[in-house]
Amino acid sequence: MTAPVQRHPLAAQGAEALLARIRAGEWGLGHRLPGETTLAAQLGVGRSTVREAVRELSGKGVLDSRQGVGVFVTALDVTEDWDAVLRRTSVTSVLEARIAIEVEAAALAAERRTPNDLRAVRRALAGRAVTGRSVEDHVDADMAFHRCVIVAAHNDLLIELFDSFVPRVRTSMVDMMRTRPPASPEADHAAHEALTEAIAGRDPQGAAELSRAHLTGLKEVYK
Amino acid sequence: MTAPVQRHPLAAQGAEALLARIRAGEWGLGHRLPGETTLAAQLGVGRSTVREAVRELSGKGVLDSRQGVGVFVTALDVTEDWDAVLRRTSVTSVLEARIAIEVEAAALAAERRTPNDLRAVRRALAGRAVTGRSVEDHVDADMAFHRCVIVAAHNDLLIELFDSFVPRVRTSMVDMMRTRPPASPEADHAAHEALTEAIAGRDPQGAAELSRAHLTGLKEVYK
DNA sequence: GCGCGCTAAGTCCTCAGACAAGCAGAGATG
DNA sequence: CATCTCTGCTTGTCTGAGGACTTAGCGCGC
Repeated sequence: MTAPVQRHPLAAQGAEALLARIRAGEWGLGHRLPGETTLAAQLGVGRSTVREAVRELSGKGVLDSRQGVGVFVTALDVTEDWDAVLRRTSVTSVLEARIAIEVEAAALAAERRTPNDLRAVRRALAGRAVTGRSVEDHVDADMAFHRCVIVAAHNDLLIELFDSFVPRVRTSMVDMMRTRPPASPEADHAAHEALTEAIAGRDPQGAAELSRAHLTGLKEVYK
Repeated sequence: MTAPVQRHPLAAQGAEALLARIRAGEWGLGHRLPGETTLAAQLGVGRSTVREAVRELSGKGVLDSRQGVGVFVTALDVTEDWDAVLRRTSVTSVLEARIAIEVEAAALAAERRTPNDLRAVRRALAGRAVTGRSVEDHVDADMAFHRCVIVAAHNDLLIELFDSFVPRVRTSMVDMMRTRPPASPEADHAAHEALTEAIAGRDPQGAAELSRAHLTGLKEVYK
């Protein structure tokens, strides 16, 4: 384990320490942790810091604190969060997953889109056409467009899958746009426009092919 | 809004309030939240309470605070509990998501499978051919087969996506097999055999089509 | 003009202390 | 035995004080 580039605040370190001790079996499922003051002394930090550490694990669903009683272990393990998975997967893996979801969603969107959906997609398309902005803003606008397409597919599970990992690769995509921007912004936008029109024209196969072509192109850049 | 049975501490209420405002779009992805003192005044609580609320959302992966800079939104939405999502989505939605993931994975598997992968797939195929077992065992064997195909695609993210929701619909699939069993078990098994052979023969397009045909057939049953 | 270091302001981070609120068990009381 | 009260321990909240870090702006020398 290499030293992290980013120095963790004491509260985050405390959360990691507590999680490690829980994983090691020091406190089993449903067991009570020592009091905040005790933990503070053990960890060598102030009580407020301990409280923040507990609160962080509470947000992860590992701990639950009840006033007047104590802090209890509610889960032995954190469901491996997406950040950890994404940190060790490659950009191409992410793009392949996007292909899987977005190509199917594009076809479904072409079949099921309502006039309202179409309006939203077109608005997002116009949003990502704006030039002269920061790279971050452009990436956000692009992701908003792709999300609109998936929303138009009317399948909650696909939306959930998209939301569960794509927003987390935002920084990677920003880097990607910064280091290897599209050869031709005009062609890039034309591809999105064509996808929009395929959805507007209720052409599932065309929408799927256009979506696949676009994402495969992105993937090629990284080969 | 009914009063919750459990009274929430102010910090938890604050976290909910912040999350609601994020969901409402008050602060977009990557945007900065107001300072602690400002938020404390807005929410009518002390600074430490705000800090705990932020820390809780930080544990959930929604916020990220950087010393000397501010608190930033890192995700627009908490990935809702899969159980909750799946409880209100239809079987067809699940099958559509499976189509998205498995069709793409089948094609990739045909390209990338190693001899070891192929052995695993064939073993799983033999496993699901066994007759005269309980419905549960058959469903488990079937899911194991489909998972082997995805493993052969060599993309951790796709495996993670599959694992994150497909095992949770096990009971639904058991019900499905019980109430509407496949018209012809032989044809069902032949379809899986054909998929295996397409992967063995390194035929991405064929594997994709066979996978799609199989899952679409399942979806039709529920129309 | 250009690059450099320095300063200042704003932000989060940590601590200590104080008091309030809630819970559980020991002991008193009937 | 049933019930009440009191006491000690726990978490919940607030305040004030520094400390550490980042960014932006300024002046200076080149």
